[in-house]
Amino acid sequence: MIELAILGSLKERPMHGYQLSRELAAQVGGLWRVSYGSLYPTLRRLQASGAIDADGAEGTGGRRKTVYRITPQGEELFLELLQEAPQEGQAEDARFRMRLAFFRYLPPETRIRLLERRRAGLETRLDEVKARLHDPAATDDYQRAILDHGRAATDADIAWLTDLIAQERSKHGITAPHGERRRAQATLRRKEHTA
Amino acid sequence: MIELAILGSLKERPMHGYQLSRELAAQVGGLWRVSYGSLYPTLRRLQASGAIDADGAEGTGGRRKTVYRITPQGEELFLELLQEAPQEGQAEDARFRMRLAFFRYLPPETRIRLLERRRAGLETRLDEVKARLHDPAATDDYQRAILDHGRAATDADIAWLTDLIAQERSKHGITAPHGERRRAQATLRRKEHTA
DNA sequence: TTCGTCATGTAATGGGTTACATGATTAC
DNA sequence: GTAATCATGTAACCCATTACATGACGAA
Repeated sequence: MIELAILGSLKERPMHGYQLSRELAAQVGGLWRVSYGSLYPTLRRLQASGAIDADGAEGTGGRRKTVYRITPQGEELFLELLQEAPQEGQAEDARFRMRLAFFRYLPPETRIRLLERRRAGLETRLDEVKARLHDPAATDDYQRAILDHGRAATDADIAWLTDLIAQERSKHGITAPHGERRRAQATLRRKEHTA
Repeated sequence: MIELAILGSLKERPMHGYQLSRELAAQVGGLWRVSYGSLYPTLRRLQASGAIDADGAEGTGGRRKTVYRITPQGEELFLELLQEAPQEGQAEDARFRMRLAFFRYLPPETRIRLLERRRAGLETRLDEVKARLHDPAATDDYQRAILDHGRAATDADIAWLTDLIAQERSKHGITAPHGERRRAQATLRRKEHTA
């Protein structure tokens, strides 16, 4: 997570650590501020691995501003991190958000591929939740409420992704595969309705 | 998290570790399976602190089934964990879900208090997201999409909580404070509309 | 007799946070 | 000259996971 965030930010322009922490707090849809205890060691690690370059006052004093810039290796790493296989669990939710925040650096086909992969993952989750809901096992009212809300939230996420995919396709003139068309149109109709 | 899950499950009936991991995978709205590397050390720790009692074969062999039961101190700890102050970030989402899964063990007034506290937290988050959205800073389309979806999702969460609170009040004949009434009624009307 | 699953555990790792420490610079 | 904030860093902890190891028991 933090590596992707750092590389993505340094891609826009070279920065020093403190600046990065400010940027990241504001960026990415907010709601994620890096702690220094995590940021500075990661910068060191990335520098050691050659993904970023440091140029700045080497002293030990106070305001010294070590400015980092991304290297060609760093650019490669960045693209790998953006496309790496999703893991399961709620950690993936945050990871996907982070990836989406840097989508502008990906070609349209890759964007669509990632969006579809994410949607497929959510559909699997949705099926699991539905199965549990229909299962007459003795979960109490509150647990049922959790499941029900999870279903609604996942449904909404899927619809959102479907919209994003449709937008991406229409923007770049990429034809949807055959089975896709109905879904996208259904979503469009729903949007007109609520508008 | 894991302590709350263990204590809450042992409150229903004494169990051994393996059984617990099975229960927890099925329970709690699913989507959370404890790993053994986390479960067994935690059981040891809870036992050492007196929150749970172990009775079972003390041997070292294979199928030995150490059965744990919750103690009075454990019951106290459980209630503390259920009501402990929420922290910020996405970790709190999972924590709240876990708490909600054990709501049946709380008196109605406490349930309402926790639901309202959660809703207040989400409303703060919502305000932050809205502020970022209205801010004309140069976030790109994808970052804007993240924010917008975050707003919708948080809105839905808040409405859900408002419903839960209203249900709780009507179930137990607890009158809503004055400013509350409009909100609950608005939610009800919305429900009738979509139904 | 061998395979699956029940049952318990440890070591290493992951990916962060909190709290603290230090010192330079700017604004008042 | 003193308070706030800029800027970098470290040590200790937190809360979990992955991968591995061990061994008993039941069913084919």
